[in-house]
Amino acid sequence: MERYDHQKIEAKWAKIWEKNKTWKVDLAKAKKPYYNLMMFPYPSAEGLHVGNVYAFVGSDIHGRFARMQGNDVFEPMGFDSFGIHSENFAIKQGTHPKEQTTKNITHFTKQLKQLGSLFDWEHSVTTSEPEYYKWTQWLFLQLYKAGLAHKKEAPVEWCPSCKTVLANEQVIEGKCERCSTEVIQKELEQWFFKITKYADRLLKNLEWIDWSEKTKIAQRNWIGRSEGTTIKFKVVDSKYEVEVFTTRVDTLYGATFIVLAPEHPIVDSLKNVKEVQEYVERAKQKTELERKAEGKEKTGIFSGLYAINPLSEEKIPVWIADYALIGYGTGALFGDAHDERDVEFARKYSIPLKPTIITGDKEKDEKILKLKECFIGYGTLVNSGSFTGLSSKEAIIKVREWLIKKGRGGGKVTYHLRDWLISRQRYWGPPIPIIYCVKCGTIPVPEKDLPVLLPDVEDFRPTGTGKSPLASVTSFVETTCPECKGPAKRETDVSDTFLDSAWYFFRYPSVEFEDEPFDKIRTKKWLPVDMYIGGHEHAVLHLLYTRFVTMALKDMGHIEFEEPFLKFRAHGLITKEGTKMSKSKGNVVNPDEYFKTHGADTIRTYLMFIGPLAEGGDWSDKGIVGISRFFNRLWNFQENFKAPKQESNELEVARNQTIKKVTEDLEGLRYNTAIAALMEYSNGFLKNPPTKEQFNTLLILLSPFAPHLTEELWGKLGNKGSVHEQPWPTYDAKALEEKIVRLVVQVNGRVRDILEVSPGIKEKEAVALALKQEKIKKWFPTGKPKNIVFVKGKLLNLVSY
RNA sequence: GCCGGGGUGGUGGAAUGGUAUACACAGGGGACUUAAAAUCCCUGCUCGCAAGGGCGUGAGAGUUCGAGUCUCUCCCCCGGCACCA
Repeated sequence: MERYDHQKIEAKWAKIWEKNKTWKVDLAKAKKPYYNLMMFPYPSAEGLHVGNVYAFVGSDIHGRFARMQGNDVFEPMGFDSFGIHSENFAIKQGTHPKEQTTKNITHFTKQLKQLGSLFDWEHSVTTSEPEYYKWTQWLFLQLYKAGLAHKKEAPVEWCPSCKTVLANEQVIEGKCERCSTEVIQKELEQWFFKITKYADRLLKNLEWIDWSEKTKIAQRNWIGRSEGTTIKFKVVDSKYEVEVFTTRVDTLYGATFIVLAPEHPIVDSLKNVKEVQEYVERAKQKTELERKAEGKEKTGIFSGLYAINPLSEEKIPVWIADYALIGYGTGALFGDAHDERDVEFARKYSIPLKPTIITGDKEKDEKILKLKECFIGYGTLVNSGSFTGLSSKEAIIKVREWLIKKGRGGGKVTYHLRDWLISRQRYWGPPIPIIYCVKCGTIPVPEKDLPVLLPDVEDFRPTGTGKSPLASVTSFVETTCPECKGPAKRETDVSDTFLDSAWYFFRYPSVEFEDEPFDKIRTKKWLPVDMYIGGHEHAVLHLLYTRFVTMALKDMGHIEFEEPFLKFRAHGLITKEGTKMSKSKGNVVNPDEYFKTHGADTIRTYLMFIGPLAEGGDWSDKGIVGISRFFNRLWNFQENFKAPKQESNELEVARNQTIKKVTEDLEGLRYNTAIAALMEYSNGFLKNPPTKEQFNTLLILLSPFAPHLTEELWGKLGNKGSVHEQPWPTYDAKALEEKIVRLVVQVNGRVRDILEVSPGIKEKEAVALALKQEKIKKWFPTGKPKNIVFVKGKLLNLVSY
């Protein structure tokens, strides 16, 4: 008897599949295109992480399932090789990123091929290759031409360690997404994409795209739409007006002060006031975390200005404080007694407060009016002139109407979402294709001149001067103006990695087209993506950017759809002993070892068995042996296989039930229970030897999980062709019905007996039969239950009260 | 603070309002074996020789013939966002 030698079998099939290009899809001729996408990895030097394996296998199983259901599945893989992550590693190692990346990709590719996935290696992309980033630059130019890319000076987040600016989405709790260093605010001129222009559409489409609910919620919160009112306050003895934003205009009558963000334009006119200047400088230099740490202790300074409350006509002071944020609303707010932050600020600087909202609860209202309690809910207006007596909700409408009529304000919608800052003062990225000419100004690089090649330089380290290392490469910087042919300089920043990954799936099906980023016909056939599986950590990064880019491409007429992924499912996290794997904790599971000791099929199946794909789970070295045993058992079954003289009906029912269960579970990505069902079915082989057909069903259903093993066993059982070319089995609804069922008999809701009966047994018969049983009879001295609940073929509950 | 997701054996986890703990892992017991490995069988706790009871899904209440599942109150854990006016 031969033993199950996973190394031999997996190597054998990997070779055959690669040679025959088994997973190649004819992208031009495919009849039922199905684009199965997974988030491509950045090729780290450590190689494939078990988290990558989890995601890719989860996605591959879906692809294989779709393939067996008759789809032409396109499942590409590539490398997100540009960016700070790759570059930082190269800096640490002292190698050039280009060299390091090439090395890493070679290693990754080798590992990925071991997984036994459907990857079409002829349609791969590497974002750091000029053939790819040429089109990333092209994309920048399209956005520029559409007026969606612009350079502006703005307060931005700066990572002192990565020495570059960051997008808002890349600042996590005041720290750099990549290196966890506290970011600081700087005022710099940078390139932005106007993603905010799409805020409403990004929000609206969430209603219909089929995505994991939690990812949609995260995007909704991030976009953070809020409707409110703007109010223009006249500044006393000045030509200025201050426009403030509020969602609670019902409290306007009680506005007793105004707060401006330190970056507010009016503050600039006060620069001659020494104290103001000092405060503003100090505020700007604080890191975000410092601002937050001080959050409990608000700071501010009186500007010396007064404004007129248009409703109460009172003269109120204008303050400057960093709890007002320049990027939100109008960068200015009014303070009143119904906002905890305002109350705190007013108390600290002894600014008077006037409560204007009460609840109707006498005791509570007394506290509110005496400023012993800060009420922030909706209520009824008091001390509000002609608006007194209105409810908050009515007042919000009425006061706004009044302001509009008087020309003192209007409705406004504001968002938490900010424009996408895409400049990076780094080396390892696509140079932003812009030229600055003294005479002609800002000129985009003509498309025919793309790519703007990233020059090879020796010192690629970030400078920290606010300029990219490219700025010191004279041969790169000095150029001629495409318009006037006079001397000009290139933009020296590179673009954000997230721009590379915002469109990679457009390129996959069109890699052979050298003159365009994505072929029209190809794209129409394959996009949008049918299923996208990836990490939820990209909810407000990649997954938001890519939706914006797709919408913009549609508006520019390049494509006909505006949502890139019809279906997106977030997978969970694989932990070790309950904690996130990380190098510093030394608890990283290296898949290489397990490829050797257990094989790809076992790793694949084990990872999927740990828990539902959406939830992830905990890796355990002990747990994996369960799958090894399962596969050994199957192998030995085959070795000893002998068709029985008579087919077992019990096993045939189980076969149909298993097909149903596994099919439904695969549709819902509940791989863990699908595997359990397959184990259960195969355990039945011990009791009832399977026919070849029954064994084959198991192999077909298991093949997405264990492609090598099932292929081998398929052949060994004497079947022709490949298990992977078999159609997905269907079940016979009639065959699901068992001839004898176990009827649970309860007394007062507690199980007292189980009867084996025919599934069609009638209530009357069942009751009679049950009452004959000693176990049941003794509960009914009178012989008659007071109430009977009967669930056909399943349960009988006899009630004695 | 706000928004999500959870809390079930020693562990990972199963359960359209209908046998709680499927499927595995570990531990314990048994079978096979000269022995070990491998394999197969039993194994929630508790009372009982057994038959048969009782207790068990974070806590408490409720609805129901019947609740892990539905409703309310509370506690705890994980993830995200957060001075957003």
